Amino acid sequence: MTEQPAQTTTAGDPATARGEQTRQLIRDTAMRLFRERGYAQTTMRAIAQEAGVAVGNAYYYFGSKDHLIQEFYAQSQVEHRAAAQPVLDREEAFGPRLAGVLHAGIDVLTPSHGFAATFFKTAAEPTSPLSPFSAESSGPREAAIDLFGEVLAGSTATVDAELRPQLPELLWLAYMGVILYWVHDRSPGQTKTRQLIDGAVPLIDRLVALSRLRVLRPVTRQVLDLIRTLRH
Amino acid sequence: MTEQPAQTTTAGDPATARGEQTRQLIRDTAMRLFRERGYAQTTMRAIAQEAGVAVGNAYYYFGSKDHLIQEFYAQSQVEHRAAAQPVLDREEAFGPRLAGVLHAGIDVLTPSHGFAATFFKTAAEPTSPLSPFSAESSGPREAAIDLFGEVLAGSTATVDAELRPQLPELLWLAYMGVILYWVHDRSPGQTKTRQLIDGAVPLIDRLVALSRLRVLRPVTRQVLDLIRTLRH
DNA sequence: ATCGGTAGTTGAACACGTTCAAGAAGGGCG
DNA sequence: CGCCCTTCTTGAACGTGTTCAACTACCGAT
Repeated sequence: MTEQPAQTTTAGDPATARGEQTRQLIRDTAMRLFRERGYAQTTMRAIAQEAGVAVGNAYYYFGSKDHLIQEFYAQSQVEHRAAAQPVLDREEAFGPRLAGVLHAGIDVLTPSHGFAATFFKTAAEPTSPLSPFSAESSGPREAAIDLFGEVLAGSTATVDAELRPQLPELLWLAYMGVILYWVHDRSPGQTKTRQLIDGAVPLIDRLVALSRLRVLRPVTRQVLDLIRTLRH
Repeated sequence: MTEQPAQTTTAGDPATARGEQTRQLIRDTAMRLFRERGYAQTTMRAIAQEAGVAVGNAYYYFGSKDHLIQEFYAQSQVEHRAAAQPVLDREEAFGPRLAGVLHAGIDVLTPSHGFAATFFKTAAEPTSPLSPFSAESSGPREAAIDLFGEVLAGSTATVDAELRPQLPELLWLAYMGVILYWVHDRSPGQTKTRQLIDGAVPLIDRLVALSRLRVLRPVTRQVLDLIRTLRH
């Protein structure tokens, strides 16, 4: 949560442009206010004032208020990856690995449930750069898909050869579904989302195992063909 | 598309309050401008001006710009129901009935794809009254679920006794998934969405049929239990 | 040291959704 | 006819996200 350079761990990074400091200041201030007041209640003027810069300056670094959310995405993704590491180290079976990684994702998001819910709507807009399917989000998205690739690769599970290459993206899609449910989840502590994970993972596990059965091959093939058709 | 009283077909309806005429004028003007210019590009001032009323007057009838969308929902639902009728009359098998009704839904929405996509984001916000899961949307939602109930009831399909009561809502949920895909579908004429329907319906059909098999009973039960848990 | 150009910064101004105090219109009742 | 109360209507005003022309700070080249 505290600032922590992601890539180069050298103290000063002279490679970056002058305004990098200002950029981070604005970003951190915005994140803090979002958490404190919620997204809609945080005005660009308030962010600028708290950060001690002019309104226009925030727009120099972030094209819009929505673009500040993308920072939140990227940050969450990094935290998710870190929180998933112990699970990937510890678990070997596919089911527990998947469940652990999904729970880790919700763990990371939980402190932000209040305000995350209000802006996830922007992510749902297809034309928005914030959509998890958009080109602008391809970085975090691919990182997330890779994470589910690790869930699979490190596991002892035996998967249908045709399904295997598609599975990481499908698992990511399932994770998006979990998040969609989580956003709407008003149960205290979002316990229902936890139940969803614990209930759905065994089903997915069983489904993946069944995909290898000779009798179900046609169905597996049919599903995969459909998915390939629908992807562009 | 042209104005057409839905319920009472008597000429004058004196039962309604004085401003009903104004309400419809504003509503129709808004729908027209939404289609012509898109949602974001249509300002409340423009709606008011085109309708020949003051801005505040629009807010007397519709709590917000978003609330005008709900009118669009309701209208679309009615049109969907009407478009589905021939299918329900014609088809007897479950698969064709379901496919026909899903296609009918997309048929109705297709002319609005351009602007519908831009406002479906509002529907994704959990706190919004526009969410298909919200209390305010319960009317159209239940009407839609009923429609899928008819798909099932009128069909020759034999369904697992435990699954049957849950199935209409599950089919509606699948329909929401189709719409979510449709919103993001940028293929010309949204042909991919048509492929999704044609590809997914046989799978659903087969899945429903399989649910009766003794071997799969535990899985069916497991899925239904999970769903019951997650519903509130 | 001076110049020139890029990067960074400013805040007033704009258009929008929304609110609200004020008023107009209508109709029932004496 | 005059009164009152509800329903309806108005448009100026507010706060918001966003833009942009002007300005400043910095740095390499002359």
